[in-house]
Amino acid sequence: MDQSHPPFAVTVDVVLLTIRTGDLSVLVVRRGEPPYEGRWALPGGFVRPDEDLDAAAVRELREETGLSSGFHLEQLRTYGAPRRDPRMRTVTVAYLALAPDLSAPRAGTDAADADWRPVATLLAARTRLAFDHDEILRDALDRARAKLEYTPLATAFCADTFTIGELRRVYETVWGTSIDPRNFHRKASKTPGFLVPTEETTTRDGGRPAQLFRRGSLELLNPPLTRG
Amino acid sequence: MDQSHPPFAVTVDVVLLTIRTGDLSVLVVRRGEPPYEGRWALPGGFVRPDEDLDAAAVRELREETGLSSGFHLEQLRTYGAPRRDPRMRTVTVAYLALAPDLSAPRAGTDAADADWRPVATLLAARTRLAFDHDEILRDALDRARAKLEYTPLATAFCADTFTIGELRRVYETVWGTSIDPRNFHRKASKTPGFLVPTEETTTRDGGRPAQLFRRGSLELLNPPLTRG
DNA sequence: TCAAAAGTGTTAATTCTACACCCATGT
DNA sequence: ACATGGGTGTAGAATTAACACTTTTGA
Repeated sequence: MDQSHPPFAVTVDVVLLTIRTGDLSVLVVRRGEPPYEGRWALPGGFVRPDEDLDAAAVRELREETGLSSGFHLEQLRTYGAPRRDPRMRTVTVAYLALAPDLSAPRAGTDAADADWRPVATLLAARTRLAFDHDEILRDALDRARAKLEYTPLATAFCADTFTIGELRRVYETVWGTSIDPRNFHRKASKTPGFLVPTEETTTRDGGRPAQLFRRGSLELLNPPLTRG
Repeated sequence: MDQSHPPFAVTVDVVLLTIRTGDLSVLVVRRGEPPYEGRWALPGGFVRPDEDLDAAAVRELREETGLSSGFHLEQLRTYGAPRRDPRMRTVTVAYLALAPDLSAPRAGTDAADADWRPVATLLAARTRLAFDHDEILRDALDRARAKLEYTPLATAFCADTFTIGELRRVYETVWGTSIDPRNFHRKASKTPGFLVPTEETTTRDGGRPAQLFRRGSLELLNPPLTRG
């Protein structure tokens, strides 16, 4: 079984999704050096010699956004085609991250050349992302859509407290569908452990004041909130 | 973003699950050298310099079982804790494979020290697998269980043709539950695209002859066949 | 003839879907 | 007053879950 240990470079890349101005958007950075200089890419970088993979992903995220908490992060999958990086044999562990709209509180954004782009626009564009990042982005989108269905992950796109209407618009944005607000309200509010009610209400969405909720501690939605 | 490219070793490990004598079982190999010499481990090995990750997993599977087709294979996740391998910094890409009972047709099994062990026994045992393979096995079991629910993956445990009763016993074995045979029969046979009927029947399970089916080409089961 | 597993029928409970309708606010 | 989104009620359709019953084989 043993034979040799050819050296690989190992990187992490992060697909950070958020909802901005009604679009599901992803954070991309412009590459400042070859290969693919000047092209948009997913934020990422080399894993350090003593660093865990998850820790590397968290670090990259913090370096690009200033965020160190308040987001969801999970491993997506690993990409290692022999020539995916022209410089050397590189394997990248891709992560999927979901966060609320960070428009306002971006602090430590050292990368001036970082930007949010609507996912749909990027995937439809003829200009491709660097490396195999288009493929990674497509896989991330698939994963995010699938997980909304059977986990409470949609709340990761919402602020600390949110209304049921805001939560519904997350589903509508990510799936590109429309959902009956009344039935959705019933399902969401009656699923035990999904939403934790607060005492407060808000009128920020217009109309009648809506109750504010916090994320529950649920792991799985069974049955799913809405059938795809 | 760039800094240095510390060298990593990259391996693949395969969790090959099958159903043998009524137990969900996994293929393990006995390590012939340090570290963890003499301990059971998941089959796996180093990715070759010009080899794709998926190809490496297929190769390992073939080396251990002689199988080169007729199984399901998907990437599970990647494990890269800094000291998971005492020899060097090693990242392993774990794969989940599902196959029918291979008791009979094992051909090129070069590894004399390979064996099938019931998953439940392994996870309950105080003797641990090598490296972090216990964790990988647990994750694989979780994934397999979850995917049975919303994909037609259960058929991967069945032979080329199979009865609905055999398929039901797959679910019962993997989940450790019992399912009403009559309701299951209805759901399975009425889900379009799930099962392809053949002209043949069999009495190999005893009782009245049962119709034989082949896997359909369906990707997703919606709604799920059985709620967990 | 009996046991065993396949397969069909039926019914009550639950859940889904599509609405009608009222509520409480900002403008 | 009215537009806007929040929230509740309800009825028909569809699905689920539980179980009676018939069918076809091997022993």
